[in-house]
Amino acid sequence: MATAAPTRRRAIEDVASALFRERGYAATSVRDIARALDIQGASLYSHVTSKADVLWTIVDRASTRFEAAAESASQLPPSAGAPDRIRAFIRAHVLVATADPELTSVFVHEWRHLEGERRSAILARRDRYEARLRYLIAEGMSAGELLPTDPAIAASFVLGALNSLATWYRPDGRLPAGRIADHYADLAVRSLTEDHQ
Amino acid sequence: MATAAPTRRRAIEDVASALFRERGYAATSVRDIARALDIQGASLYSHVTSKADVLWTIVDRASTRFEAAAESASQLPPSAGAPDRIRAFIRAHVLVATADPELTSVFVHEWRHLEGERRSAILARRDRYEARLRYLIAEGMSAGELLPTDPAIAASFVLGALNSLATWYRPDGRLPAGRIADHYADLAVRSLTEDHQ
DNA sequence: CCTACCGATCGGTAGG
DNA sequence: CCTACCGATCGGTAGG
Repeated sequence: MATAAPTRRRAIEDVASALFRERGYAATSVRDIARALDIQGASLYSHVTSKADVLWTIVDRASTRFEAAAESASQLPPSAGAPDRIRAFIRAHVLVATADPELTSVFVHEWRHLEGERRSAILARRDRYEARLRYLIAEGMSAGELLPTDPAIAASFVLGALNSLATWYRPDGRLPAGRIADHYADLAVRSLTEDHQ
Repeated sequence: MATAAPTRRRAIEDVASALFRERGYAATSVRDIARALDIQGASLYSHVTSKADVLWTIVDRASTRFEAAAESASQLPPSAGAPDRIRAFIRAHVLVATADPELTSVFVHEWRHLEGERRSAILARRDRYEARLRYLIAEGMSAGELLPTDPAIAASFVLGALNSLATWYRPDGRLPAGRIADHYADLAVRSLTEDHQ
C-alpha cells in the first residue's frame, strides 16, 4: 500500500486498492470503502465522483508506473545483450509490483470492470507493455542470444508469472523484494536461454 | 466450454462458467445466467439452490480435474528424473486448462468468493497442488538434477505462468493446446535447469 | 418453468 | 462530512 496518503482523495484510493485486491471491485461497495475510513458512504462523494472513477485512477496510476519502469529499464546501452535487457525489464517489473501489490493486483485483475474508452485504452496499454517484452525476446532470438521459441508464447509465460506475484506477495514475507526480483529474473532468463549467464 | 451439457443443471454451470470468467462472479447476476439460457431468473432455482452453490460446483470440479491430472502425471516410473516429472506435471496442467478454460479460469480467480468451509477447503487443496510441484522441484535440486534455487519461489513462478493461461487461451487460437503444452513445459523445465534437455 | 413478489443492498443525489 | 432519501437491482421464495 502506498503509505501515509497526503490527501483524502488519495486515502480513499489506497483503501479502495486494498479492498479491490481482497474482494474484487464488484464485490466491494462504496460503503465498504467508507467504513474503512470511518465515514458515511455518501460522504465519499465529496471527494470522488464515482466508484468507477476510483477504479480508473488506480488502474491508470499502476499502468503508468509499469510503463515508466519499462522505459527506464530500456535505457541500457545498446551493447547490452538480450538477456541483460530482459533481466532489467523483469527486475523493474517485480520492484514496482512489490512496492505496491494492492495497486498492481487491481491493475492486473480488475481492469475488466472499466467501461468504454477507458477499458479499451487500458487494454491497448497492456498490449503495448506485453509487446515490449515480446520484442526483446524476438530480438534476442534473431541475434542468436536466446533459444528459438515462439516469442508470443514465451512473453505470455513470463508475464503470467510476473502478474501472479502481486497476488501472493506480502511485504512481511520471507524474502525481500530485491531477492524475489533476482530469482524471477534468473528463472525467466534461464527459461529463454541454453546456458545460464 | 464443456460442450453439449446433458442436463439442465449442467447447462447452467457451463453458462455460469463462461459468464464468471468474462465478468467475474460478483458482477454476474443470476438473471444474467438465466437470460443466456432464455429462461426467467427465478426459474434457475428449480435446478440450483443458490448462486454460491453453482460457484462451488464449478470450482470443485476444476480442482478435482487438476488433482486427477497431477495424480496421473505422477505415475512415471521412479527411474524418471525430476525434469521429466516436472514436464509431465506441466503438460497435464496445460491440457486440463486448455480443455476447459472457463472452468479453469473460474477456479483460478473466483474461489475467493466462496465462504466458510468451502473457501478453506479449496484453499487447502490449492496449497496441496502447489506443494506437489514444490516437492518435485526440491527433490530435483537435492538429486542435483535441477539448479539450486528457492523451491517455493520457483513453484510460484511456474504456477503463475500456468494459471495465466486460462485467461488468454482461446480454442480457435493460433497454436493447438498440445503445442502450448510443449512450449510451457520447455520454458518451465529450462528455467530450472542449466542445460535444456 | 412462470408470474408475482420479498427484504436487502446497491451507487448515487439533495440539501445542508 | 452528515442525514435523509432515490430508483434500480440483487439473490431468493411462494405458489402454482
